[in-house]
Amino acid sequence: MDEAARRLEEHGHRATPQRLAVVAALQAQSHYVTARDLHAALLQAQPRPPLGLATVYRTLEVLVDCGLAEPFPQPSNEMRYAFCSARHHHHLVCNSCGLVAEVPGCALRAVERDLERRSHFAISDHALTFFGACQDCQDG
Amino acid sequence: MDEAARRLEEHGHRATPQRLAVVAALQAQSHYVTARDLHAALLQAQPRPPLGLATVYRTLEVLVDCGLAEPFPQPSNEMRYAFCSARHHHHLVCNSCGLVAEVPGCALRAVERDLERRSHFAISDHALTFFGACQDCQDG
DNA sequence: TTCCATGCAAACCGTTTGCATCTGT
DNA sequence: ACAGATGCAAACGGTTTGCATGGAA
Repeated sequence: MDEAARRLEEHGHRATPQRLAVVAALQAQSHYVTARDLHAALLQAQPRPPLGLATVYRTLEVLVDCGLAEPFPQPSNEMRYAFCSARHHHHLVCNSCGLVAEVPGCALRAVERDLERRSHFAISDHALTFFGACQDCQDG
Repeated sequence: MDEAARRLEEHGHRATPQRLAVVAALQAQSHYVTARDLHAALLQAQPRPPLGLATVYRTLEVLVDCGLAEPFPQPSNEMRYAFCSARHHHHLVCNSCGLVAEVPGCALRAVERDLERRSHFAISDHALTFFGACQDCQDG
């Protein structure tokens, strides 16, 4: 958690209690969440002083800037966020319950290299997400 | 284009002139576009009778259902759409100008198989998009 | 003649912003 | 002290919806 404070300050942001609370709440989630979800969780854990929804939005923006959160634009026009470790990785998202798991590493560098030759794009990044049913949702 | 009509009716939707116009306009785009972009292009091509923006939104929903369009949720909370061929493919998106190119085929089946064993997910789908600079934008 | 589609405008809702106040450095 | 952060509420903007009209099967 000091790690988070360090990362914030490295990026020129203050490590306020509110921001650290948002980081902690985000990291505690096993599923990706909306700003509203996070706000509700924060209020339930600590009703006073009341943390504003706008602060959650502003903090999430800061966290994305620091690489502490990854935004997942949803087809339903809302944004969901997951806590994000530093290294490159992909995500496994359960279609049923929204559980998110990290997939460490990446096997796509060779694919990118080949694609660059064929398409004449200079590829700088990629987004890869796998969708399916997590173990619990398969049982149900 | 009859192909589009066939696909619409297969999915229980009527192939109205408005819908076919939206399909044609979408297919004519080299970049992914918003509903508003498409609406503007349609009005410019044929100002009367004026096609409503709501119709564009409703049609895009239908096209996604038919697999004729692929939605790209944007970080900025707007949705962009690209015409979509039938077979499985991925996309190359230019970060600079929004040009979209299809990448036919898929090299991820083996990756998925391996991931299923390790994660206990039942993977049903994946979304993979490469970002970079297209040839024109590299020159500029 | 019935049901689906369209057009228009109003409603919706997630997100952003203005502004006064507070706080960390 | 001062730049940055917060809280509240109002504004914003992309998308959806209600409803009357129009058109295809």
